[in-house]
Amino acid sequence: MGAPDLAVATSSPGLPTRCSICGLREACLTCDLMLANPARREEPIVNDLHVGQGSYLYRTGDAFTALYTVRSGSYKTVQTMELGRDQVTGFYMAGDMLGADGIGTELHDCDAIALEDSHVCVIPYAQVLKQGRYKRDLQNRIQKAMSGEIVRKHNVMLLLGTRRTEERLAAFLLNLSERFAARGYSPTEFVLRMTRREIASYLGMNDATVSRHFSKLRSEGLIDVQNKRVRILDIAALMRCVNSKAD
Amino acid sequence: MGAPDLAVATSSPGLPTRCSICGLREACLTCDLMLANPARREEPIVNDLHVGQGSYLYRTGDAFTALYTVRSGSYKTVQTMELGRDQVTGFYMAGDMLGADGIGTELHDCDAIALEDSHVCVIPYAQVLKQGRYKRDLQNRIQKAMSGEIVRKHNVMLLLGTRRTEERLAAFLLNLSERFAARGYSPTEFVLRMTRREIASYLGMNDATVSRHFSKLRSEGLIDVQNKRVRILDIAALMRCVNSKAD
DNA sequence: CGCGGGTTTGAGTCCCTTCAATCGTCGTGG
DNA sequence: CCACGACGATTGAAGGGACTCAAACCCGCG
Repeated sequence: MGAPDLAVATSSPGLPTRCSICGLREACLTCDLMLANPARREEPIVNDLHVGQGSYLYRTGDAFTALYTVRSGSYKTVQTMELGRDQVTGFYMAGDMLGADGIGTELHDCDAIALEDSHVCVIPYAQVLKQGRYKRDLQNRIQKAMSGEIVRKHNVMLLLGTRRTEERLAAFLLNLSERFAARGYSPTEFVLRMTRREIASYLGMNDATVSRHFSKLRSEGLIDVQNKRVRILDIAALMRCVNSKAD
Repeated sequence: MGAPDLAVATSSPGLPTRCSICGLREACLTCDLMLANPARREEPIVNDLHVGQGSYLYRTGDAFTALYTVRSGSYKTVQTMELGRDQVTGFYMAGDMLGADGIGTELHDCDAIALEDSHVCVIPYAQVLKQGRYKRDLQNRIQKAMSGEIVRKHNVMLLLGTRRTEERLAAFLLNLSERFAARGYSPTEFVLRMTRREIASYLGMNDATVSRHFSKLRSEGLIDVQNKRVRILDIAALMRCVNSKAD
């Protein structure tokens, strides 16, 4: 039933077990470390931790001990508030780093939950802090990843602060498209791993509003969407849609 | 006319010129570096760069060369969009680090503008990357600062995504209150360095709405506000206000 | 086949924006 | 000292976008 050639950013059947043959090498922090130091087997780096769908990689308040890179599957991070009003603060897919929120306080300040069965590399932070020639590049890589996360948060804030709901959804789809493309998947046809409610939470709107705008974009011929399956029909129009208000 | 004892987080008349007598020592990255290594005069660290009100510390697209810590005064960062819809993405005061947005791409992705006459320390990033025993703690400090920034962005996203305008404004005031308190100023009485429009942009609303809610909070007796001067009369009620909807 | 969760869609309401006018404040110059 | 202008802040009226509540629908699954 599922088209086998469709980009879904899900686990590939045979997972690479060594970094040297890992497709994420360019984006993966762990691989940097392993490759730069192939002999150091004593380093307790776990490069294939399995996390089942719906399971927590870490929870708010957990002691921070490690950074993670997504090898396969995808995650959401959820900020929990006292009174039950949560919000999805990020979606993460293969190659993305997770866990940096905990470095500052040494406590995680959000939940990281697998949207599907997934695998991660675990990078114990104590190892990162140890000095060594080969770690210099790793430090740099981590800082770049954190900087990138700050920039991405800026952009989400921009989205939440200045755009109306339809524009946010369009921007969200374009962002997903880019990220799929960067990972070698089709930028125009993909499967959403998150629910409408999770999208709504991330974009600061009601899930009914998400549905409405999906329908609207479809009726306008910009996208084709049925349930989690999305096909972008008119990227240019979608990009125009993001800026619709400021013409 | 202006109460001289009012906390304004502005430049003190006599600026400390050495880190050893700098009041920000606890929070300041530069001071860590200098103190850990007082003899290294060849390190090109500028610890008293003056930036006039309205001047740019850096602009979007500038090459990233250094991190900055605010010694006195305050800053805003502004994300610029293609079509003129900007947004304030952060306010920074004494002790805060600026510039981490540029580490990833080696280009700054926002403007940093002084809200008042200010002084910053400049930490050339090339120096940071050089290895050395005494740099280890600095690296750690920078990563903690970046992690803290990610957490703060999370919270702003939470604000923008889940709270109505009045709650956002209340949360904003409480956040300022905390930050002033952390710097030794009064948590209940302070002067805003930013305009209504800048607050509105940061909180993702209209400046008219900011004014309206300031008036509303005043009429309810939670705060006293005239122009930039704010006095918090009922912190507990203000905190309740943040969660007003989820009871 | 019935169940449950997620999705879509409708109707009504309200919060917030938009547009605009007024007011207050501050700096400048007559 | 006050008039003046510029800019920010406040406030009003009107309109609309998004939420709320709720019902119907769809789909996967036991």
